[in-house]
This record gives sequence, structure tokens and C-alpha cells, in this order.
Amino acid sequence: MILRFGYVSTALSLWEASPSRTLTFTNWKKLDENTCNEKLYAATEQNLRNTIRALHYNIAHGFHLYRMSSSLVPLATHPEVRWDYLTPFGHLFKEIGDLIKNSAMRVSFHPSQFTLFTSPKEPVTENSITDMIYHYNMLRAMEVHGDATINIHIGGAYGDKEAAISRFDHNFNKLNPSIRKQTTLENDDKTYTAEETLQVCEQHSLPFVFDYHHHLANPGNEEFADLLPRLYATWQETNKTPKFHLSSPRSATVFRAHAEYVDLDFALPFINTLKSFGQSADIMIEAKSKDKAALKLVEELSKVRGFKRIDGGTIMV
DNA sequence: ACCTGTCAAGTCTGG
DNA sequence: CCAGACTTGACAGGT
Repeated sequence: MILRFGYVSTALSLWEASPSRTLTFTNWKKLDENTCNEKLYAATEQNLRNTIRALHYNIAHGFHLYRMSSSLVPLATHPEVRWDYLTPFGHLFKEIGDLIKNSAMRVSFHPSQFTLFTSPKEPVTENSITDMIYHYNMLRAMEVHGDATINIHIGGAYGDKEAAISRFDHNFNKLNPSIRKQTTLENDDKTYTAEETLQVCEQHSLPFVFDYHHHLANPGNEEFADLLPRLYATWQETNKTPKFHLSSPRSATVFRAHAEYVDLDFALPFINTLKSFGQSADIMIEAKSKDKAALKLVEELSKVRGFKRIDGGTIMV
């Protein structure tokens, strides 16, 4: 079995490589039209070029898994701004897509926690739809929209989880089917446990992204190992390797916060459970030190008996 | 060159 | 019912 590792957004090993440069609405309002446009264009171009740099870096280091920044286009979804980023930057999105396809990179987006389909407030759902369309538009401009995924959480509980999930069922179906098809759901660290998220995934035929750190923070009644058959089943139709998230708690007291690196001893029970299950897995590292943390974990893991590094970001078990 | 406050978003808690 | 906490990288503005 193969374990592939990836990281999120910024390759910290590269100089000045943020793909998330932005312009806030407050500052946008202060500027005249020309300056606004200049700033929006400059930030977007840099973000896209830094995404290209990250992809080259990934290829060079053997990372086959990468989560792109959700902040590639500043103010793309703001109702008072909403500018056309696809026409002027189509060629860069295309270049990114070509790079992804040529290198068989597995990419995804992860909209923020404000994109959710459980809210009783209509405008919240509308904003979430707008945000999902924004992410999907970018994937389409890259021409990877049939392959790349958009990962979200279920949302809030509002004191009544059952009612909230009914709203999810209703609101999520307002999305275009082709967007729904690329969506994955992840268990969160406070509200929806792995088992609850898995149920919703099964209901909507969505792949389930299991986050180990969230699971320990919000475990519910189920053991990770017991969920694996159902979890893998949600990916069956996609022909993709199931995807997992892995991070370490910053400390026992600030358990939910992410640490700089992934502690090997923290990660081993998770990795060993996957090993016992015996099927390949793609693991997204969500640590403050990003690519450096992913490389460090792979390095440390390769020294454990039974794990062989076959590539910068890949382990054979 | 650094530090501090502000910015976006929605939910949840405490008062 | 309302204010503040939560979260996080980036940026503006001040020193």
C-alpha cells in the first residue's frame, strides 16, 4: 500500500510564495477605481503565479497532493465587488490546470467554515452557493473540474442537529449537480463527528474526508478503525484514493489549534490503523509549517520499520 | 525593520 | 438580545 502526503496552500520553503495575497473590502472602498483594479489584478496575478511555483515545487519534491488557496482571487464573491477574474486570467488558470494534469497532481480547495448549508438564514446559504460557484469556476478555468474536489464541513447545529441536517439536505441540493459531484465532506472538531458526517456523505453519495485531529477533539462513539470500511466505500465510485487530514494539537490545553509540525508519536496510531486496514491513502498535512512539516513527517516515518520512502512525499508500506 | 490593530466570515456562549 | 470569543493570514498604519 502507498501513503502519499501533501500540504496546504503555501510552500514555505520558497521565498515570498503566498498564493493568498488580498485586498480587504474596507480598503477597496477607500481607493479610486483605477487603483482598486490595479490592486485586485496585481494580487490575483501573484497568487496564480505563486500557485504555479508551488506546483513546480511539488513536482520537484514528490508531493502528489496539494490544496490550493481559497484566496486566489480577492473579493471574488463580495456582492459589491464581484469582478470578472476569468477573462483576464484565463490563461494563467489554464496554465495551472495543464501543470496539474501533466503531473497528475491531486488538487483540492477547502472553502472556509463560513461556507455551510445548515443555516436557517437564507443569505448565509446564498453566500455559500456563491462561494462554491467561485471555487468551481476556478476549477473549470483550469479544466480540472471533473477531477478536483471542493471540501467543506457540514456546518452548525443550532441546538438541534437533526433539524440542521434536514436543512443541509435541502440547501445542499440547491447547488448545481456538477458542483455537488465535486464536493467532499469533512468531520469537524466541535459539532459533527466522523460518524455523523459519514452518514450525511452516504445520504448524498459524497466522499468522506476523515480528519484525525478533529476526530480526537470530537470523537463521538465510534472508533476510527471501525469506520474505515464505510469510509472507503464513499470513495468507491470516484476511483480515487480516500483522503485524510492529519495535524497535531498545539498543546493539551489548546488541543484544537494546529501545531507547527506533526508529532510522529501522535500520528503513528492513525498511520498504523491505516496500515492494518491495508489500503492506500492520501494524507493532507495541515500544520503551520506546511510543506516543511510534511517533509519532516515523511522523513521520520521512513525510519520506522515497515515504512519505506519511495519519493519526497510518498511512503510504501 | 518591527509592532499593533484591523479585516473577513457565521456560530456559539455568556451576560 | 447583544457583545465578545473563536480563527487565521495578510495588510495598513504607526513608530
